[in-house]
Amino acid sequence: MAMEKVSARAGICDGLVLEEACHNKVANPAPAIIIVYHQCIFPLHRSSGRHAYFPRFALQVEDGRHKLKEIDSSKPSSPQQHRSSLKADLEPTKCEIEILPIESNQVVSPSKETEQVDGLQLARAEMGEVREENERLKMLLERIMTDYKTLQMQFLHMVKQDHQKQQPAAAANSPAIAATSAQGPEESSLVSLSLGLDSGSSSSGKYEKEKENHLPAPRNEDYPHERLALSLDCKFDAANMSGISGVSNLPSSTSPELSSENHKGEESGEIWPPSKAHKTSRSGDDQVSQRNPPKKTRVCVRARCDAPTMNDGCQWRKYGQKTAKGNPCPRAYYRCTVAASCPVRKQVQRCADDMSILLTTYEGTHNHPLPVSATAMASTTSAAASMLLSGSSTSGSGHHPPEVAATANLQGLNFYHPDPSRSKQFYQLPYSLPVMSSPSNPTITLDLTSGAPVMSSTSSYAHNQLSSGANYYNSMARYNNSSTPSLNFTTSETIASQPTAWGNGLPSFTAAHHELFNKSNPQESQLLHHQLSHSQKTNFSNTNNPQESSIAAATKAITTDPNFQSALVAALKSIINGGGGGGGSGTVLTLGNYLVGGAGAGGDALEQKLRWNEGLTTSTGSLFGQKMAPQVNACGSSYLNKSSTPNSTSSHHQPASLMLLQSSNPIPLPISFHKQNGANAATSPVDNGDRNS
DNA sequence: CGTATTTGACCTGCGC
DNA sequence: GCGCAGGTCAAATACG
Repeated sequence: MAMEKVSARAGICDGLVLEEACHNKVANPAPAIIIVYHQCIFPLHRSSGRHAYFPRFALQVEDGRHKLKEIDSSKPSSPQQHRSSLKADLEPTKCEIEILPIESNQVVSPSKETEQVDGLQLARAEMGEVREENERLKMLLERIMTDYKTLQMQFLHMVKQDHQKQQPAAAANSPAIAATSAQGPEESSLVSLSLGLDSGSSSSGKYEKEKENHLPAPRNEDYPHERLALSLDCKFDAANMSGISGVSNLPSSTSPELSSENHKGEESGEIWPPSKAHKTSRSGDDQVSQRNPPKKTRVCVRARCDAPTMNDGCQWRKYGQKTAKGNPCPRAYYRCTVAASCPVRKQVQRCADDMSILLTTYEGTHNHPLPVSATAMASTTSAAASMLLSGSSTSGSGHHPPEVAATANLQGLNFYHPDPSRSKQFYQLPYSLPVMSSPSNPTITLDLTSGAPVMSSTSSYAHNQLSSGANYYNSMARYNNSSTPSLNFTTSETIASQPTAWGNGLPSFTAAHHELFNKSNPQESQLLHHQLSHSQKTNFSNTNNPQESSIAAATKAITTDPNFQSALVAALKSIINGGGGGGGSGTVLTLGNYLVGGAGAGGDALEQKLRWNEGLTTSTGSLFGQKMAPQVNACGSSYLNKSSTPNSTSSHHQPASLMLLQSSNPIPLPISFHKQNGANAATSPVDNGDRNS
């Protein structure tokens, strides 16, 4: 006699299980006896941990008919014993199905036994009801999704109309873009630049999340105006937005450790594990993972700052200070206090080589809405960390020619990695970096000091390669000032009271734009590529720059660089938020001919502004927020003044560079992005003047 | 008095 | 196993 066992781990041994098993056998003409056992812990066996089985009933199936046979379950026995007894009671069968024990905690109480015997018929009806309910829910879900997408479209349309109203004159000043955009709705692009924390990793899901963030939402008490997502996305046809993939290749706009932390920590409510947690977790085999948590990616920001800390807009509480080896300056430990459960911490330490340089290492990802003023650094570090991860996963780039290596510089944020194991990655600089980092934690350094006077050097990358004796800082400065396009962060306090411009960066941005488009829609990408190529030619010819070929090569390198978006995201967001060191901003963002902002999808959305009228939140009650903010501003100005001039003077010879001028005006000003006609349309007196000359 | 910072002690990981 | 260094805690202290 063949014995067929059916694992019915599905649980309760009710009519559903029986029916399913029965139907399975009905399909099979062979008769069967279905024996159902309920598992429970028999007292005699409890000490040994063995289970006893109480057979509940048997179901005989033959010729499509089945009948239940109750079994005396008063005497526990093994399944084999009951099977043998059943064989004696039942008609000989050709096949048996044994539904094996269910979970002990699912043992049906004796009061339900009778009900279960009769439940076979009830279960059929219930199953039918469940199926109907399931269908209803599916229909409801589809309806909700449809409505949701409709609302998304309506919202985009409203945004578009609003921007068109705000920028009619500006749109008229952009005939080139008008012609470009008028070619069809497909070419009309929307770069949704949303700031903050939340950014999904999946494409469509991410987009939906962002749209949710755009929609009115209950305001955060602490930051009532801020409900921002940290992402850079590019949309095309609003009607098809549901199918648009998120552009950013960031694994998440949050720090990469979010990938691990969020899944392993934040999802489960786990935050930065305190030592107490370690204490309590030392016993127990299931805590091994906690004792060996995944290495957290860190982002170290180098910036010139005289204040004890950089004003990155967030609220921090100092919880420790330690003098680290090799650096006489103590290292201060801060944790984010915006939210009690926020796992983000940072370390602040002066650079041993240059006391004016502040090394701020961020670790973790905020799990709360960020102040607008804090999104700059958060997004920057997130992008850098994402770059670190993406670079980690981008292998095979070990033998970059110089122009490709320069592409890293194109990304402008001077990402580099101190880990020797990553020495072949494109963002790696051939210098040992005196960054403070634990060797166990991958750390990417974001150098914001490259605008120093040494920037006046015009040495090329190759020259940099030969400058082995240069210190790290100067090397970075020259590196950033190579003849290749660069994305420079510069800020000038001299233009603090005016909306400053971000200009002359068409090729860089178009490359970025191209990259974005490539990620979204190949067809549109082709069209845009053609347009951008034309625009680039126009700009190059206007500027008569002899480095056109190299720039074009660099641009090409950018478009093939999957990590460029990360840098671009960081750059844009840092600019938008007025800079962590500046405290406030009135920034006009101009990216060549193209708008960056909440543009609509229509072809007439030529020049639009995305405004955040909220005042920048001032850090309060924090170490640097309350006490050090003035110093930070002073610090920022000193640093930024140093950096702005050389950058501005050098960049105007580099039509491919993406010039960033940032106001450090502490007075909150609306942040506007607007499209301007041509790379020379920058409104910055400094920038404009240089290029006009 | 509440909150933030300081600072010594403690814990943990890592290298030898 | 031991020592070192990094990191964190928490009581003490400072500050508004």
